[in-house]
Amino acid sequence: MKSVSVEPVGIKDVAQAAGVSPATVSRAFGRGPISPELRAKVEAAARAIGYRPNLSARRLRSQDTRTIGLMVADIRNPFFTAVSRAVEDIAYAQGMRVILCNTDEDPDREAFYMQAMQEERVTGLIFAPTRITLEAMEQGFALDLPTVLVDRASPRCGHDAVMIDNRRAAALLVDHLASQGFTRIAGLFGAASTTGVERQAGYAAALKARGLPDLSRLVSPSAAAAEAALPELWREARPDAVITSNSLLALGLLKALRVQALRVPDDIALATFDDEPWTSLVDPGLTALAQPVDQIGQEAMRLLADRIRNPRAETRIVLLPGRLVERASSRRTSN
Amino acid sequence: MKSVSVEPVGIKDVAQAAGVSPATVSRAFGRGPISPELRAKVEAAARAIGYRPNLSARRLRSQDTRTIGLMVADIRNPFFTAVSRAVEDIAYAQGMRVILCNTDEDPDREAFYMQAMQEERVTGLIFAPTRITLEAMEQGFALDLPTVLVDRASPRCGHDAVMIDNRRAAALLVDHLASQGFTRIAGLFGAASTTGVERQAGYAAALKARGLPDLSRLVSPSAAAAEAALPELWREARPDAVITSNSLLALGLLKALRVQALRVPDDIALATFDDEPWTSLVDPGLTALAQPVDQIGQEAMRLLADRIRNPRAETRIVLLPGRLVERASSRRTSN
DNA sequence: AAGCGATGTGAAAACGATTTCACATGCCGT
DNA sequence: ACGGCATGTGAAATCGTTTTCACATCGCTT
Repeated sequence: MKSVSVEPVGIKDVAQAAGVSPATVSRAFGRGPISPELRAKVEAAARAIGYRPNLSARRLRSQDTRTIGLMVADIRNPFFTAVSRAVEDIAYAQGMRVILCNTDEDPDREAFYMQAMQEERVTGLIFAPTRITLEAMEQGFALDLPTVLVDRASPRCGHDAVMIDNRRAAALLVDHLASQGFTRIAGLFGAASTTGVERQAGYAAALKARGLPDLSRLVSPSAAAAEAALPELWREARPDAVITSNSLLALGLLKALRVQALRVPDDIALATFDDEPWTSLVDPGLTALAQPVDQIGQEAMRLLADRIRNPRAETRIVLLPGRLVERASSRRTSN
Repeated sequence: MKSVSVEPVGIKDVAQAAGVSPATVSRAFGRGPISPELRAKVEAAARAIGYRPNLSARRLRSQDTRTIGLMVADIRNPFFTAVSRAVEDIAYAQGMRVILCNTDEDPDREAFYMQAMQEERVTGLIFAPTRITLEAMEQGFALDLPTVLVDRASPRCGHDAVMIDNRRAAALLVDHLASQGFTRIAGLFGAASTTGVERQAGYAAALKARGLPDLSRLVSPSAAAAEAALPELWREARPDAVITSNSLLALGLLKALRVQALRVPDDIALATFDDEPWTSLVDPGLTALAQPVDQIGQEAMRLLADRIRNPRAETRIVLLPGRLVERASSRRTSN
């Protein structure tokens, strides 16, 4: 049904078949001044002999890889999954390729992948750095390629960034819970990223403004860590509500609550960052702070394009709003 | 903190700095016969002037991209997310890069990406094709690069493949439900992939063996489709149990059940393919057929490596076992 | 002591495209 | 009718490596 051309067919073969020079073939495919007739002839010849441009060669010569690196903690985290998908859609639509890296919140792996991205000569990088690496950036460590940070950043890190306003979002959750009448609002925040720390800060500030106690813990950002942290939290802090800084922590927390036979929201109310499909399906539905994941990916690509176009423009940090989705897990019950 | 070398430093610069020939530098980095002393000298020089190999050049010359293409329907489907992660882990461990493509179950996009993968000259391809494309493969359409199919395949498609034994797995779910006493077991299967069709076939066979009616529907593989399909299914078929062929369908179905105020498992029992973190958190817990996602990714990489090593070996299809995770959603209640 | 294979090295070709440069052509205004 | 300018084309250089090839050196065997 389809004959396979084993011998490599290059631009020269097309040139010969079309009766033009290799340069003309190149121009027919790329952007070069070329007459419509020749372009048609070249395209016909290329189709006839089954020519496919060799991207390695193109990239080497043009010094433009049209590839962007995407470094996230773990693609299995639904937040990053969604952002990645948005980024890829735009990238492919622009004829760009995406190389995905999972850092597992490990600075060593980050360093390794940053190296790899340099060797790839990626056109740009979209990166969700760990706290460690972000701090290094604040100290002056700069990536020498167009970079946009997502989900995590700080004003003096020297790079563009997109994320939600974490402090505000955390305050939103606290205010919501407080307005429901909860007074002992605990928090489980991820320790590996500034995101967790920022959210904790926003949480703390909002509590303080209301004269409520800070009952937060920084934990490793995994379901297992949240699950393990609950018993101690419950015993020591006796919260009537808990905020988790991402959906993995919410997952672990729910499991632990089940084990302890604590009822939501009667014994303990819940609210979490990240709205996943399943948050509306658990009983009670989970109150969540939804992040505009698609928009984050899109905005990151836009910032990156700007940065590539103008490498020495002033850096920008785009703060997108989170949206509070109220569900039963944070509803005050009469008791 | 870190000085940025703007001028490109190449192998020649290293050669000069180390007092050797470019060829020697190349050998020091790649695998070539080289004396330990020179290698050390080269490495020192490279580090000193901050040399980073240019992968485009390397790939062009060596005709080996050390890159594999990964084409799946949608990375946001947790099954593919998990498989992708497993694939990438192995790939990077072997010094390979992965290019990810989302086909959205669209044959046109598949064709487009296959083109792109050819232009990348990928070393190999891991691919979850739509039913349409798989049928084309059965008709003789063959990819002329080492390819391993995942999740979807057929014996005569001409490629290696890894997946669970879908017929057996479906039968497992049916048998489980039947043994609980359910007799009107409906099914919602994805229409875009052979996986859905295969599972439907296994389901139908298992039902037939027990003399039970086939109450299945093929639907578009999305939560929305499942949600939309339920009312008609309930009205027409009056099932006492439903099987869904993936977690997205389960999600949609659960939502629809909630809307209709149907109780699980009292009014209708549930069992689904794919075990996600949240399946144990909904109430009642969802009985699921867990796929060995990590193992699937690993096995795919192994098959691919073999295929690359030996392009004309006989094709193999690896069937991995699924594991039934029983939870309350399929428990027979007294009524 | 001559011959031989194994080993390490450098010079130069090659990978497949893009880009520079030179040049031919046609069109315009004067 | 001529100079100038825009436009389209081809020859050749180039991108940064790896790989071939030739060759020098060394240690062995005979």
